[in-house]
Amino acid sequence: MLVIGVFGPTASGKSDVAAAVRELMPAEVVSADAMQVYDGLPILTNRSAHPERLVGIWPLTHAAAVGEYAPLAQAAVDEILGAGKTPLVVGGTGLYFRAALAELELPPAPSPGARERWERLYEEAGAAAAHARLEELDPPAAARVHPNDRRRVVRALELAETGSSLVPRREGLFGGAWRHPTLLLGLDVPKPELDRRIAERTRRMFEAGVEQEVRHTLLTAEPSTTASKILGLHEVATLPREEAIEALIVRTRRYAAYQRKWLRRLEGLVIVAADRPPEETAAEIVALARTRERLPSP
RNA sequence: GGCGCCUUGGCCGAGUGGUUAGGCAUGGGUCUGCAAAACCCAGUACACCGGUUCGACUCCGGUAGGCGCCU
Repeated sequence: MLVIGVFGPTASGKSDVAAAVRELMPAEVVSADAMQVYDGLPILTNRSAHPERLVGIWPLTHAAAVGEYAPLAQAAVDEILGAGKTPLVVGGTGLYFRAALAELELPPAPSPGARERWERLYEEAGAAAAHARLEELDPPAAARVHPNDRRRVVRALELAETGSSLVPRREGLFGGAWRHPTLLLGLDVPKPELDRRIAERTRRMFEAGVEQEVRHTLLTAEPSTTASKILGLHEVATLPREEAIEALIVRTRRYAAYQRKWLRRLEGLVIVAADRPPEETAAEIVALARTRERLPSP
């Protein structure tokens, strides 16, 4: 049984295509999106109207991380396969997407207090000193992390301290073995069209009432550091409407550009045109899947 | 019509007679528990025309556009 992965930038129409695929074959959708895991902001995070797994599973107060997402996503995929259906892993977060489909062998979470401790060192002693400390503890990790990259220096220190390392035992962030036979697809929409869709979708968000949604949500929950990264959360809450729209459009475009990098980097990805009705794209995907299933597995 | 002020790279925004401010956006790159994140690299602008000067984006004069006040 095949797993289908559909990757694409925001507004490339992933959700609609996935929904259309479900009309054509027994399948279930597993979301690979680092922000849709949060509950409480369906409009802002662009939640699909169709059922998808791993959407809205955590409160905004929760600090999400791939390490926590990965086993859940993999379990969902296995369960769908077990039920004799096709798992459709759909998403725009490259790292989550990979984690759902492949065994990344993610290193352990930081031990309690470790992050704060190293953060403090970085803060007080400075980037160079923190990096020098890493150089002592884990030279290979130090070699691959820039001193200014605070996140990774801290993370590398956490790991080095416990005898682990930031350097993966096996490379394979962008490609490598899948957990199951997988058909990997990338939805491609020409940039001008994508920009148009982003602008349109952003306007629609405001018509749908994002402002109220955000205001209400912030009243009831203090977003975790991860959740507070949700695009537009800050802008919608603090800027006047027109400025917020403008800012959100710009940020979303930038995000889409970043996703396009993943689209280019993911190995084994088959590019499928998505600047057409979702049903057509879905039909092509299903056809590809049927062809692939007839081929002997490698 | 008169007087005064302003004009910096896609946008915002410092500044100096001779050293690339910076931020955002843009383009390229990195990436293994914060990834809608974080980090790295790139682009030499001073409205236009003349003058002063060894040298002007910076000083002087004029032109154009903008803002304000006055008749």
